[in-house]
Amino acid sequence: MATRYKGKAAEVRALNAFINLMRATDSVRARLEPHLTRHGVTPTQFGVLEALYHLGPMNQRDLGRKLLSSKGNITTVVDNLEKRRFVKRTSIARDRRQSIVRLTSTGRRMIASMFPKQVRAITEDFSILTTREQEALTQLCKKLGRREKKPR
Amino acid sequence: MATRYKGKAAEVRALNAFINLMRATDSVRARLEPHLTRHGVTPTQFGVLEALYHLGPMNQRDLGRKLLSSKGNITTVVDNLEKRRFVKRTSIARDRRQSIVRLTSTGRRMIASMFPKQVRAITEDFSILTTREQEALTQLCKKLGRREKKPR
DNA sequence: ATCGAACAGTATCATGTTAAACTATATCGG
DNA sequence: CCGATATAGTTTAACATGATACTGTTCGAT
Repeated sequence: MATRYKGKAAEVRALNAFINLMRATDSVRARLEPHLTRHGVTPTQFGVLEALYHLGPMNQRDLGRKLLSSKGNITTVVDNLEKRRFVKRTSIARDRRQSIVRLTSTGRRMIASMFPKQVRAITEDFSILTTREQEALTQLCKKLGRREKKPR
Repeated sequence: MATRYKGKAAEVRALNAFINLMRATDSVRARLEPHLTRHGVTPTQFGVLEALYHLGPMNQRDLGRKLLSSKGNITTVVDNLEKRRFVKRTSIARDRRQSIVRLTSTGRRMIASMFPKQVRAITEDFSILTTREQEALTQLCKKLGRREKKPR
């Protein structure tokens, strides 16, 4: 039963890693979310603002890739950000299918003030791990996060 | 500027760990979800079925704790599972506030057939990591996933 | 024994999420 | 040039999710 046992042990090991990975992520997210919602911004909205802030204006397809989110969802999130005047959609002549999403000055002020706070909150949260541990976690996650399939 | 640099390095390190943790989790979830949705069951519904299957009937409060989900959300998910006849709510005389959620025979058949497949899929997905790496990831995540606050 | 606090669950609202069908536009092969 | 195909974005339906306010029910302290 060496094979059988080996199979089982491998399953237990993988299952443990899986469960703890999911729980740790949910836990970190739950702890960090209040920092964002206190400013009235959801995590996904923060993601969009942050991408536009650091990478510049881009179309929704690129936003979707960046945030690993479906295009339908990006439409929704950009809609909500536009309602709040944090971003605006603009068009380009050379391709009328696309809309380029840009930060408004209000949106820029918001993300510029939030981003450093978020970084501090993350740093604080991860300080429960040593430098080595953080680096090890990064490497393991990189290996596990090999990239996706297509549609998005 | 030793202090300043140290601060920045710590932030970069934590941020890297954070981003890769989030991406790895999203990535794993995206790869595993098709195994469930192919059976017409969402990940949360699977979580409820799995809890009832391995731990027996329980009330919604305990389901919420088990799945780290709000009680309002548990109502919704149990509603949807009840519509599909996978679970049913029953009441107990000694406390009329509670409803005990139980698997129906249909629900039991469903989870009994799905669970082993899901375990195999997880094992397969995590096989990109060595045994050691899986164990290391488990430990790091345990440390990071220190438990929550109250409401739920 | 009663009243007020705690508790289980529900309803509602806003947001996020995917999938699939759809619209409009662009591109490519012949 | 033109028709097939691909692409960017929107819409819709179904589900998830947390917060908040609400309804009943139970329990505990006086």
